[in-house]
Amino acid sequence: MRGERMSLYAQVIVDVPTMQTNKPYTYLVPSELEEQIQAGMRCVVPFGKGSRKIQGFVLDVSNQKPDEDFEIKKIISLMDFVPVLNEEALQLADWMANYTFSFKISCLQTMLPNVMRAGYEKSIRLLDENVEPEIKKLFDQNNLLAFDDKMDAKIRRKIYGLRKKDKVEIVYHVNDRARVKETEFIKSKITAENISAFLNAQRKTATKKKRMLEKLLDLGNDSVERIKFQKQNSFTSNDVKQAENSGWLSLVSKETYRNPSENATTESSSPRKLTAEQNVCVTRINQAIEQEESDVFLLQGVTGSGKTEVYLQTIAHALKLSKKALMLVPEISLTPQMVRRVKGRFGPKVAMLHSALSDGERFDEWRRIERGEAQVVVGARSAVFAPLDRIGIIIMDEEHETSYKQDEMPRYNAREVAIWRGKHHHCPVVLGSATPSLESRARGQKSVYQRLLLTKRINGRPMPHVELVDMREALKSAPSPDFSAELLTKIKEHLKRDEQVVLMLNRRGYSSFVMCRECGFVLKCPNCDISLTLHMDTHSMKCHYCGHEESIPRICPSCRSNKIRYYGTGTQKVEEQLHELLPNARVLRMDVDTTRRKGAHERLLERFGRHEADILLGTQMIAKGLDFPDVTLVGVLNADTALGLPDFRSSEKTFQLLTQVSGRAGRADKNGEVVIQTFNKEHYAIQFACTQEYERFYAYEMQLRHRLGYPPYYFTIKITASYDNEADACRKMYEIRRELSQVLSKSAKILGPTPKAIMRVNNRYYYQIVIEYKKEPRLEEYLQDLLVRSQTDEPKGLKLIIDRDPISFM
DNA sequence: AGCACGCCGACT
DNA sequence: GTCGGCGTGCTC
Repeated sequence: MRGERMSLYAQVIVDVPTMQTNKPYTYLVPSELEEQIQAGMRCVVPFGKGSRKIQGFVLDVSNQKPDEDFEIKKIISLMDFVPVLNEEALQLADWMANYTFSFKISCLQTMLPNVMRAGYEKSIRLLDENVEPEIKKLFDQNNLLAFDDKMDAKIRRKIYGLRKKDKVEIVYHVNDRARVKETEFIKSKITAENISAFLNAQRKTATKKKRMLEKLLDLGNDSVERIKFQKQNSFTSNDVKQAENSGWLSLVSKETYRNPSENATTESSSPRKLTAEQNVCVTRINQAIEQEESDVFLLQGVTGSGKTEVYLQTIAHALKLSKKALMLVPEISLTPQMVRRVKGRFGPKVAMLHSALSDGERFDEWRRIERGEAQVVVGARSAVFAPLDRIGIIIMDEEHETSYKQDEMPRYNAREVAIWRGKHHHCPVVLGSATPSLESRARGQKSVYQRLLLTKRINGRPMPHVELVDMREALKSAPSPDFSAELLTKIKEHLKRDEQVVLMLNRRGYSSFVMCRECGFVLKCPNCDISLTLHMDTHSMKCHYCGHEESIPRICPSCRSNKIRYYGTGTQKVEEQLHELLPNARVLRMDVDTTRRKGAHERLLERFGRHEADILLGTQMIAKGLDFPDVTLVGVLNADTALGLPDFRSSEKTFQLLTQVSGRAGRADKNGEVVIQTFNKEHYAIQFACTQEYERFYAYEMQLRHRLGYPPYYFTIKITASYDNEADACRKMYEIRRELSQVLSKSAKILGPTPKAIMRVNNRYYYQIVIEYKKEPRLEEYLQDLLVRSQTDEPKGLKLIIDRDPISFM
């Protein structure tokens, strides 16, 4: 057949900010792009009546003309030369969108580094210059004006008026912020032959130029970074520019990676000798790597039992089989210590993805991985999407950590994504923890996961001795409201021996709230249903939900009395008490307030590690992953704060936290001691944490969960609706409840609608429903539909959240 | 977001 | 009868 040219059609997921579907749109591939276009590329397409330019992802390319009859528009351009997402990523996005009830477009975006996500820019072009001079002067010489949300409302209204009269048009731009870093290099043109000619042409006093010629001669054939060359020889950039003009050198730009760990010291570390228990684990996992089995292992090992060494040696095994490895750790444990240990073992093969990286650095690490230049990827939650091929093993440390679940769309849990990828790559997934989540432990029970145990600490040290202090008793004779006599004595003892102490407090701020003793008035946030927290460092009252800040009242705003008092406890207040009780002790305070700035967290820990302080006082963040040999005493000031919360996981969280923080005591050659102060001495979570009996806690908690119909016995989905007024939020949820009762079988439970524990946050009102079920074939379809439908109410102020396997019911 | 379609009230 | 209000729905 002659001249029978087949047209190419692309299935594209479009990124329209206000309207999202999981349905791909069909676009015609213009002939000049037919050669280049591939699934996984980003493109710019016209959309809607105004054919404004938006970003899209190409899912598929084929000759198949769609059956239905609609206008088919042409792809405008491709944003990539090679696909940014491979076949695996596209499949994963499919699964994720369905599983997490989110839009495919947000799943695709989530897999890419920030800089590759589309930014839309609007600008206005003046078409008719015959307008008010006041308006005309806003436009630049190209008759363009940037159009963003910062624009003055009055001007905005005028612009809209002009647009109606066709005097201006709105131009859309799809931006790709991904930039490859270019570095300038110097290539010398000076040789032993030509240098004398140049030298002779200079005046006698031109010492700098002569020096330049000599340095350039020294370079020979090597090229050198311009910045380095200038710095080392104290030339200015102008000197180099002049030399270039004289034809002494040429400047070449080369693509380089931003190197975030350039100045990090890494000493190489070699594999450590394994204990018998570790050896069993490593052997089993290595076998699975070799046989390409997608088993999930639950590596349950007490603190200090050497889980990390098991990870490192199994990774090494995967590398030996020329496979790659993915290792996930909670953000908080991505400390320099940890980075050093992994980099020390695998050197330049490692790519790190953590939140301290700038967008550019993250993009560069991503490209290194994508090009196959890194074989080991270590990172927090989103690193689970690292574009690795040939994965031989996936490791998730501290698998019970709730930070693996993203708390915005798409609400994925990195653990589930890791297991999905394990299946896709036919490789084992290792979930490690001292205190596994009940879900994972239960799957281990049913042999869905293979359990691996590390019951002994590596150097044979006993577990730290844990003492419970009943604060109801202790307060009668306590030296201060937050310190029992027992704890204070212990602190003094350990400090006397020049050892370090870690104190954990379950709350931040100075004192949790301010109350009037005369009338009982409590100062509350004007935007949220929560009392304000006192912060002594800034001398203000802050809301921990919306950030509202106001000054500390001297007289009660309600009854005008001056009997206003502080109640509760916070890290700042405890710090002051410590200074009074132990004036000579050096205290480091670590909480959200002192670690807000980038790297502050690491710097504080390093200072403590160098023994620049005796006591580290902090909130929960100090429970994770820090490992200091001189810490021999851990004190928990208030073990119970989480227990009072109306949440089915509060016992589990409390147990995990106490076990973890206890593990911080006495890791090296010194015995550790732990003192836990509590008002609920008899509570099982506290009792079992005290004796470090995970298995007994697990058994007890499972009974409770079974009786109450909670996970892991039931699946749960939480639906939350919020509006700027309570009535609408409430009404929407009753409507959803009505629909749900049509869809669900008798065996499913619908809890609610109820207002959230903190119903109003930032002047939005939240209502929620929790569904508990075993098998509901129609539920998924209903929720997908609800997700799409609810968009129509978004302009009216609705925000709807569907959260599968919610972390909490609060 | 932006445009068309459509159903109700006020109007030349 | 007709013009135009905006509520509703759709965008390959």
